[in-house]
Amino acid sequence: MLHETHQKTLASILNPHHALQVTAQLLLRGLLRRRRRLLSMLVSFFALSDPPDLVHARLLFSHLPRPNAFAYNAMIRAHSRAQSPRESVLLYKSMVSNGAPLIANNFTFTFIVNACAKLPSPDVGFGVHCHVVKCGFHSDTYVMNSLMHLYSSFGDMPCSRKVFDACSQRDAVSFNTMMDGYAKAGEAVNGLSVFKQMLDSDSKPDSSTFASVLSLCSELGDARTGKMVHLLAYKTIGSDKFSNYIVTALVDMYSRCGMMRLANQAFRMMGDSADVKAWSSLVSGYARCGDIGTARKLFSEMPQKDLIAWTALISGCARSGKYREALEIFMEMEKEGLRPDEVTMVTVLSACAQLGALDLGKKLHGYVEDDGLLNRNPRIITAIVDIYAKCGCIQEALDIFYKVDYRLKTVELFNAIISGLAQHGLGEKAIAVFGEMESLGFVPDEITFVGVLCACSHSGLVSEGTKLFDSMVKYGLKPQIEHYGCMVDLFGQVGLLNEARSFIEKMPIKANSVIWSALLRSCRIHRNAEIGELAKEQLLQLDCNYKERDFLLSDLFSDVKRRDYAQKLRDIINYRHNGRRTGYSYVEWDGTVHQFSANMNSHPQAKEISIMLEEISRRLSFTGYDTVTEQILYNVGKDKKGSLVPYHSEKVALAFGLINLGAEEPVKIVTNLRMCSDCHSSFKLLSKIFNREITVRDGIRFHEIKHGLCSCEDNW
DNA sequence: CACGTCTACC
Repeated sequence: MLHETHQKTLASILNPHHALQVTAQLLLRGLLRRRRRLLSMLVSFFALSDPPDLVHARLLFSHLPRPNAFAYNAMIRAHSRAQSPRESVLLYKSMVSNGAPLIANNFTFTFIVNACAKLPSPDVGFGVHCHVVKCGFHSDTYVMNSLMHLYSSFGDMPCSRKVFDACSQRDAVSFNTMMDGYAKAGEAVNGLSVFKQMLDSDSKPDSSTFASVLSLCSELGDARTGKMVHLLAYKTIGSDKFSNYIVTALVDMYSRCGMMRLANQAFRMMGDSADVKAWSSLVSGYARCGDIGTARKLFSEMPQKDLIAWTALISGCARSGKYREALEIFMEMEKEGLRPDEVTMVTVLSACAQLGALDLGKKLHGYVEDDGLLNRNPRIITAIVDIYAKCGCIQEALDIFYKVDYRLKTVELFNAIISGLAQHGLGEKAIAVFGEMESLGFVPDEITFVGVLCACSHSGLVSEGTKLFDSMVKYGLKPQIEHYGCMVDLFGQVGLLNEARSFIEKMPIKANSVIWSALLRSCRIHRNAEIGELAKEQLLQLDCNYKERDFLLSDLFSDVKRRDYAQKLRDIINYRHNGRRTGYSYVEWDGTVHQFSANMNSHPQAKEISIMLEEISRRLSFTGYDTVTEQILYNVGKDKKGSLVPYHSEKVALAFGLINLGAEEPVKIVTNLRMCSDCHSSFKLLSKIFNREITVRDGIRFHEIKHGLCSCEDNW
């Protein structure tokens, strides 16, 4: 047995094997009571090992008759590290109740505050903060830094800031903690201002600082600042001394800014020491740029893949509009036996919503219910409501929406349901939900108004729409071009073309192509050549950039969700040169989303589809329907085999649905463009001919077609 | 007498 005098050296040379041996000796010889100091050190040793050895730490701790602060501190920290913060709190409580006067010291507070940050509610943390002040540790920088972290971890940045501002001594960690808190709260701009403040202070930025600032730049997509920070880091610490931590932040920043060459360069600095996180950043970056091939290749080269790596790949695909790839990869992931977490589920659900993949969405809904997330996670709730709404199940979406506890409701959730109602042409209901939102004290944002104004326009609710538009100012919102677009459409839909025109003239911002083409379309519907000519004139005179010109050509206009705009812009980049945007349609069948375009030769069932399309044409012509018009309207060339490709993607999708779906099943189609009036009228006839319900979600809204009639009442 | 704060990827 070692002597007391050797104990300090013991701590530094101790390895797990020794520690266990000493413990065994102490137990066997019944020497526990006489070796208080040795016991404390062993408690500390077990508590600090990685992972904490709680069994031995507890065993020895229980043999200490009056544990001192040191032993308590070790136990509190150990439980906090082992993700059992409640145990830490119990220990802290027994500590302060045993000690008279209190034996808690500044170390105790850093550990217990840290544990409080891991609790589900901030209440205990508030109490401990009071103790800190009472015990006079409010000028200990470490304790203050933990308190900042505590408030940040509950998303309470104002409180965190108060602690920061009240600090008498700040060090680099104080600044780093604030920046990190702002980053997590999505307040990157505030984070950057803390960085500026730091540069003016006595605290020198360290590795951690640069990593945090880089992730702020990454969040802002600010490659310019990012590059400057990179340079500053190089000057301050030297790139040969970059930690993996900082290099991964560089990879992430460049990846997110789409600068894959630089991201790759940074990544290679790590050599073999690149970990899952760095790999994931790079993979996600390539996928986000739409380079799925490289992303998948890198992914396959990853030494090990965790759930986050899979999610990075999936979400990268989804962000670049490759929804089908995203779902395919998700299914591969499940085959590997990995279970999605909340982030994966939100990502996959939104891809499902885009594609109308209801079956997969329902399966995920099942997971969500199993995990009890519908009573917990607002983002998941929103994603679930959104997918049902976007897949045509608006009643299901409403049922779920109304079951959500009001404390879990968010503006985003209201936006999802209001937009869904708008897409279904349920204008009055959308306005009613908007009213409920107001009376519950939620403040609508710009997206809410796009939704509710679209709802008015789809239902022809002119006076309600006008009132709502005028009320935007009341909420401190300045109408944006999308909102003006909704209004022009609202007037135009019901034939108030003069109102639409004078509305445009009175707009405080310059009308863009979206506005004029909305007017032009209304003029076409209501056969007003005079105003139509004017709109066309304006369109041609517009000094528009490519994006706007493409908007015009693709006959797109304001949709209900801003995030869909990103998708639209991407589509526009894929714009074909023949004057029409690539149209594609989706149908879910047998657990897979099938994609169709005008050229359906690539599909394995191309032959059957082709036969069915002919059958469709034949049956249509029996009714006297003029199928030739469509072919003329649709300016298509010849494909490689020299045969004409005369069908819009939604019709190809319909043929596929008729072949494969059971006779009673409705055919549900999602298509990216606005349905042309020809497809629309032929689908109405076909619903009668085949006695089939057909649902089409186009770029604008839902068309629920049955018995020869459509829910949009031919207004869209 | 010892023990400490911030720590990426979706």
